[in-house]
Amino acid sequence: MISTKEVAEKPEVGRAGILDAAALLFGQHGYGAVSLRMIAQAAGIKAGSIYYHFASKDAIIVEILDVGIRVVHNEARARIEALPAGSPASDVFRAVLRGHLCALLEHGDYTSANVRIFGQVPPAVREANLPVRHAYESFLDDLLSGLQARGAIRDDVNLPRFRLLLIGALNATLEWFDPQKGSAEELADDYADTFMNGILTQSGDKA
Amino acid sequence: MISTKEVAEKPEVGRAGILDAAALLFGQHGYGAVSLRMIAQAAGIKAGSIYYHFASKDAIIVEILDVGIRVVHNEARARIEALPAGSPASDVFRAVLRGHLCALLEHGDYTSANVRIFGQVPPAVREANLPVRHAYESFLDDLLSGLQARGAIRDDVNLPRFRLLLIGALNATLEWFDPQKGSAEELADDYADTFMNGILTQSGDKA
DNA sequence: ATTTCTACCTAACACTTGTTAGGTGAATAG
DNA sequence: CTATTCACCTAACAAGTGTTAGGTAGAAAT
Repeated sequence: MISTKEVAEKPEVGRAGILDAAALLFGQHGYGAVSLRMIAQAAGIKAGSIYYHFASKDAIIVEILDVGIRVVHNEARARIEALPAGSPASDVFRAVLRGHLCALLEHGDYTSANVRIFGQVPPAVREANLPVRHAYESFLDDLLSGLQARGAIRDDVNLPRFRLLLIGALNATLEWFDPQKGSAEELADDYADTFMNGILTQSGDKA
Repeated sequence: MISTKEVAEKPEVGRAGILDAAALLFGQHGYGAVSLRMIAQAAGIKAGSIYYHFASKDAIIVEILDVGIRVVHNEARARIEALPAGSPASDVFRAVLRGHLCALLEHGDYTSANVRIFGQVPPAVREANLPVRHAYESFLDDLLSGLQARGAIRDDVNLPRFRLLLIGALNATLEWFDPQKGSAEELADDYADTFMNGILTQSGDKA
């Protein structure tokens, strides 16, 4: 009686539903262990129907891997841009870590999947993900070398290597992070302090 | 003519050969993507023969996961014990990182496998690995709190959390490490410096 | 009113999966 | 010389794999 388009008559799973279900499963069990029938059941449809939206199983992960990177990239960039102009270097650094960790740990099925399965995916799929991946890496490299040029980061810090160290440490958190023991933002700030100041006492070390 | 035991008549693959092949494959492709037939072929035998040495596929990974941890644990402990008594805290810290990274990156099929597949293995298998895992974690915790008690590590450093940060960063190296671009020991020293001194210039930060 | 399009379904295909039962040749033990 | 043990093999099992062809109910377009 209302209109030609009744509300929620059929949920209509669609591309998005399939991707959501697949991202969650891939992140939990790994690439090879997840079948199309598992994805279909989680999404509420049948296996064959997936081929209406995707050409193959690989086409699904390609897309998941891409949005996984983009989610962190966007969040990190948003936090940097929200900063007052001329903010101190420590605030800039903290903002990236917050962006990366919040995206990863709080609404990150796609990013979790990326971190966990990138290493086990067929080479062709991995290569398809490289452009988006390099874009985020460049973003971080530019930001870090900006800080170094400002004189905030020591000149003897090998930036490309530090970026790898940083991303590795951040991504590893999803293996143990528990939101009930503290927020992602608090964790980010703690990590930022450790990276910026180190763990040694000022004096260096004693015998 | 020589003896009843000719040399290398039949190579005799055995348990060790199966485990070696499986560790390599699991590390490369993930848990669910590796079949018993792949393992058998890599080891030079047929799939059914695996069941002479192992009760199931899960029994294989349980063993791989365990030795994966033990290899790093042993190497790290060996490096610490080789240190002169009363060595400075920075030397102790460097020694652990060297042990962990060398074991992981240079002869680490088992450790690589552990790092890559621990998160995707059936719960029962994961639980079987926990004791060995906790033993290594305790080893690191004891070592770090020893350094903190000595006054070398600042009191405001949250040690359990730092240990997670440390292991995460170290394990992540196997995703990009290339021995042709520098040794594992050099990498370990670089990481140790970063962790101990931080990345900021002494003064703190400028506006 | 008929056609077209959408978003699914069913049923099957050739193949791979972990696993098991039973067999084989060579080495060793009695 | 026989018996046993070792370390493997073959062949098969039911179940699950990615993928495809063809069908269907309902909405939208003509």
